[in-house]
Amino acid sequence: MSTLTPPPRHPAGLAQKLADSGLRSTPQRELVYEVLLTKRDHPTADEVFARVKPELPGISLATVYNCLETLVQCDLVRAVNFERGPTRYCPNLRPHAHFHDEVTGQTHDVDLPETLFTKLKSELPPGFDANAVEITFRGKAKSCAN
Amino acid sequence: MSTLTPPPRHPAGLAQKLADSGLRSTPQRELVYEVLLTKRDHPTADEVFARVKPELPGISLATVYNCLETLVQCDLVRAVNFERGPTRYCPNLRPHAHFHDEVTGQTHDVDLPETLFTKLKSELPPGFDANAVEITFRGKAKSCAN
DNA sequence: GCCTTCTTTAGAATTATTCTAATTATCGCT
DNA sequence: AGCGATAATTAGAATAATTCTAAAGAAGGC
Repeated sequence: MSTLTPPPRHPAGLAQKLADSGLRSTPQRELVYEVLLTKRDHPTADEVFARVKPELPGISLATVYNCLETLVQCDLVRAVNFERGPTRYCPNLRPHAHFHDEVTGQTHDVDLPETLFTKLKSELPPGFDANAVEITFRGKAKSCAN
Repeated sequence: MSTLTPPPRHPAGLAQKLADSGLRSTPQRELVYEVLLTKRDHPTADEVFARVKPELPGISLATVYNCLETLVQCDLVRAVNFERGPTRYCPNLRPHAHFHDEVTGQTHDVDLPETLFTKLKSELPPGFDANAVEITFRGKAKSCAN
């Protein structure tokens, strides 16, 4: 029987993006990324750790931190910080804002037109050159389709 | 000689705003607030502590945290969080955004037209009701007037 | 197959913040 | 002025989030 390469359950882009930065694709990195893609609720490092552990019981929290940091470096994931509290991770790379529900504590992605981000940057006084804009809303979401 | 009330060096609003919330005006609260108003570089609690200590050597870090939290509760100060790292404090109450200079690490206030904030909120999908928007730019500021 | 480099790991260390219990200050009342 | 109730501050311990360190484990190139 010939050796079979198991089909990759993880997005094709990952290995490539990592390689672009001279980094290797590892089971840990793949799984952490997969977990982020699967449940997009902006988990903390601890939460990612909990979700990853059943699949890869030997993994350590430090590794989860390492992997997350690596994914951020490779532009596969964004780190977001709301008020005090742990950093959260978001695999949505399209330009979008975050809506932080003050009641449930949940964070929702809100797609906004690219033009809005451009417009915002254009409002900056001369001398300021922004390469990123972050927008965070805070309030109540009475989800119609709940 | 009659007892003289020393002229308050701190903004008149403070005592009033505190009273509105059933809180007292204390030397610690006044000084912490004054320090924030004097150097508006978005200091951390530790930095505020360092600035306050020469004036009030007995003050404790816990008190600085308490005072800052109190000021935030009274809507005299805003707490801002950029990426990981300690919370920073900002006494600018006008609607504004923050520009985080990636080179120097400094944070600048950027006044934006109120209309922009309104417009942003109106872009939210139905069901989302925001009572606050935070905008953070990230990039390089080649300050013309430096 | 060996050497180098990259990665992961466990645990210690660091940093930021909050909590706790005791002390001190202030306010209103008499 | 004196007293009791409440509010605020304090020092230090406790917690939470993250980073660091040093050692062990994997992978790739020759």
